[in-house]
Amino acid sequence: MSKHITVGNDVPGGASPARMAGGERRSQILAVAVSLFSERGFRGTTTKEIAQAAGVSEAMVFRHFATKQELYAAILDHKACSGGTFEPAIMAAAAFEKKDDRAVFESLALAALRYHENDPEFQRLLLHSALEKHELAQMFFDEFVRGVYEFLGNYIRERQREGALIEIDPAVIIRAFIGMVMHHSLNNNLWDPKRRLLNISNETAAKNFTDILLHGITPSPSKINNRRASHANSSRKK
Amino acid sequence: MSKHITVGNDVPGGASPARMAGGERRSQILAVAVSLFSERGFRGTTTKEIAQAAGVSEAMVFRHFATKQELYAAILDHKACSGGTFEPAIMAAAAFEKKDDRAVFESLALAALRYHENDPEFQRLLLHSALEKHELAQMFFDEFVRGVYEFLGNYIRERQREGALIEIDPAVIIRAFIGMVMHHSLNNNLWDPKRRLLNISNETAAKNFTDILLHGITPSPSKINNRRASHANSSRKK
DNA sequence: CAATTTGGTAAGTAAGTACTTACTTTGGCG
DNA sequence: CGCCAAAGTAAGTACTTACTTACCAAATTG
Repeated sequence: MSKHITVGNDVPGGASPARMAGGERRSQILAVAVSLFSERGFRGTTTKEIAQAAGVSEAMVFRHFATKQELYAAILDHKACSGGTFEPAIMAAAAFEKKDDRAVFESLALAALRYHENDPEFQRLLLHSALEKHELAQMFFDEFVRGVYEFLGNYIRERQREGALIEIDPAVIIRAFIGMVMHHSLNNNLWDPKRRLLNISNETAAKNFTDILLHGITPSPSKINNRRASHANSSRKK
Repeated sequence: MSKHITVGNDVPGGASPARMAGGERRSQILAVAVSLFSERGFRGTTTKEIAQAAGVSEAMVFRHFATKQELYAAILDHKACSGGTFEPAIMAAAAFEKKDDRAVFESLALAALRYHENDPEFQRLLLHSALEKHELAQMFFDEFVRGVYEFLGNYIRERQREGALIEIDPAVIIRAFIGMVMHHSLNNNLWDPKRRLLNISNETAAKNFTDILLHGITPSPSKINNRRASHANSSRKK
C-alpha cells in the first residue's frame, strides 16, 4: 500500500514538490531564514525571498510564523539558547582546575574561533540584531557575555591572589583577550574573508594570542634562551 | 482649483522655517542622514524620514542627491575621507622616530578610542555598510586598515630586527592590539553603552592594553621589584 | 469510499517605498 | 520695482512589502 515515503527532500536545484510534515517544513523555513537574515539583516530580507528560498509560497511562511518578527524571534531564540553558544566554561573545565593559565586561555580562544568559523551566520546575526537594537541581542549579551566575564574574572582574581598573574583589573584582561579573539573572527567573517591581511589557522591564532596575553611582545630577559623556534606564520600570501 | 494654503513652514522645535542656501541645506540633510543611517542602517531608513528630520519635503532631498544610494555614498565618502579617520600615522610620528614602543601603541590606542567616543556614529555606519556589503565599506577597509597594517607592520619588523620585540608575525601583533582597542570601542558603543561590564577612561584603557601587549599578564621575573604601584583600577563602579 | 484534516497555492490588499512632476514662493540684483 | 533662478512643496507614479483570503489536493482515518 502507500509506503510511507520519507521524502528525501532535496531542495537544491531539483524542484522537489515534496510535501513536508509540519515540523519539518517549519524548521526548514527557519534554516533558510537564518541564512537570509544573517546575510541581509531583518529589514533587508523579504518574506517573499524566504518563501522562495524554502521553495514554498509566501503564505506557508505565515502559516508557521504569524509575523516576520515572530520568525526573527524564533531564530534568535534558537540560536542563542537551544542551538548553542558553545559553553566555553565546560570545555576548559579541566584546565581551570589544573590552573594551567595557558590552557585556559588557549582552549577558550580556540573554541570561540572554531565556533565562529563553523557558524559565521551567528556573528552576523548577532551584529545585525545589535545594530537594530533588538532586545534579544541585549539579552544574549547580558546572559552569555556577562557570564563569561564573571567566570573568567573569578579565575583571574584567584590566580592574582596566588601571585601567578599581575594586578590588572581582571575585566580589562578579559576585554583585551576577548577583543583579540572576537576581532579576529570579525575580520575573518566580515571585513577580510579572503584573509588578505592575515591568514593563519585557528590553532596558530589561539596560540599567538595566548602568548601575547601571557608574556607580551617584548623579550623577557630570563627567557631569551627559551624562545620558541616555530612560527611558520604565513600571513600576507596574497 | 488650487487652494494654495501656505502652511506656515514651522518645524515643531520652534526651529526656523528658514529658507537655507543650497550648500547649507545640503550639508544639513547630510548631517541628519548620517545619524539616521547610523541608527537604522541604509535599508532601515526611509527618504521620508530623512526629509522630515531635516524639516523639508522629500523632493528637496532628491534635489540635492539624485538617489538614496548617492546620499549614502556621499556620507561614507565624507566620513571616510574628508571628515576624518583620524590619521594615526601622523599623530604618533614623533614616537615612531624615537622608537618608543610604549608611546607608539599607547598613543595609537588613545587616538582610536577617543575618535570612536566622539563619533560613535562612525562605527555603527561602518558596521552597517559592512554587513550590507556596501562596496564603500570594503573600500574603507582596503585603503585605511591595510594602510595601518603596512605602516605598523614595518615599524614592528624594524624593532624585531633590532631585538626590541620578539619574533611573532607582525600582522598577528597588530590584529591582537587593534582587536583589544576596537573591541573595547565596540563594547562601549554597541553592546554595553552603560559600561556595566567595564567602566574605565580611554587613558586607562590605552595604558592597560599597551601594558598587556608589551609585557603580558604574567609577572616577568626580572621585574618583580619593579612592579607598578598604581592601578586604581575601578571597573564596575558608578 | 466519503469525510476531514493538513500541506500547499494563486491572487489579492493596504500600506509603504524611492523617486517624479508640476507648480509656488522667496530673495537678491540690475 | 521686475524678473529670474534657486529654494521649496503637494500630489502624484510605479513598484514593493508584510500579511490575507479563498480555494485546492494529498494524505489519513473511519
